[in-house]
Amino acid sequence: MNALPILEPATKEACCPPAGTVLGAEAAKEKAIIFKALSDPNRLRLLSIVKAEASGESCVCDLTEPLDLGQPTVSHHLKILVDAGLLQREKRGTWAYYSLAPGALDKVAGILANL
Amino acid sequence: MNALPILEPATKEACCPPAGTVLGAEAAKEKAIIFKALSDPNRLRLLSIVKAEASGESCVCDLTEPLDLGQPTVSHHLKILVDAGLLQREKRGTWAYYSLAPGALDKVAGILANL
DNA sequence: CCTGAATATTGACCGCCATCAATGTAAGAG
DNA sequence: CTCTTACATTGATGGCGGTCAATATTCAGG
Repeated sequence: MNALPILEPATKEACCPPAGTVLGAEAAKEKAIIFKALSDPNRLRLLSIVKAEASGESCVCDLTEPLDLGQPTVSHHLKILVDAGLLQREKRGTWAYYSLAPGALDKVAGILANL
Repeated sequence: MNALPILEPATKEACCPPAGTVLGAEAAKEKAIIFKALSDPNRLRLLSIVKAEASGESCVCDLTEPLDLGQPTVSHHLKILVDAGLLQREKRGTWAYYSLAPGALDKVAGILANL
């Protein structure tokens, strides 16, 4: 039940990679998981809502209504976003609070730039 | 047979959107199409190969071998990337040359930043 | 026109995914 | 301990998506 960490070297290259290399098969597979997490309209909206929240975090009950989806479906999408490293989950009492994983969106932008 | 243009207003907002809004349903659907195009390992490798090419463009025959995929499958992936606005296609003689669509990757980075 | 080469399209198969109903789990209230 | 609330998990279902074989199209050469 662990959330497969997408093992990430954080900043493997200081800035820009050699720029002459081509994406390998398994590297492509890892990065595709992140984009697959972003490839669903409802998950994009989930990220947008969480980001727009002033407190920086939202509970599941606040996310169910605006998407017009069932609670199990929302939990499913949130799990996918957490597994992809895009969201963080913190449980306080009965509630589960989700927030943007720090630097996650920048990391995705870096993937695009380096491709 | 037209390639559904993903109708794109280019630069609808000069720079940054209001930043207080939340992603709407149909806006999320449009943007999800782009990420869906990026959500396949082989398509990520296609983009990487095209980008790494010194001439800036590649023909299908050069893309089939490194991916270890059949020619129809590669053409199918290329069509998805073109429809998403990520690649450009130019046919010269019997060959079809694919190149990165100008500013496409920057646009995706912008989507992430504005979310 | 005919042939061959490069690419696109079609049809079919199969696995993955989004969704929901039902159930399970965990924590606070009484 | 019991009940309720908030969330996660399971199982089932319908549809989308990646892949290939076969075929169509388009173009250059003879």
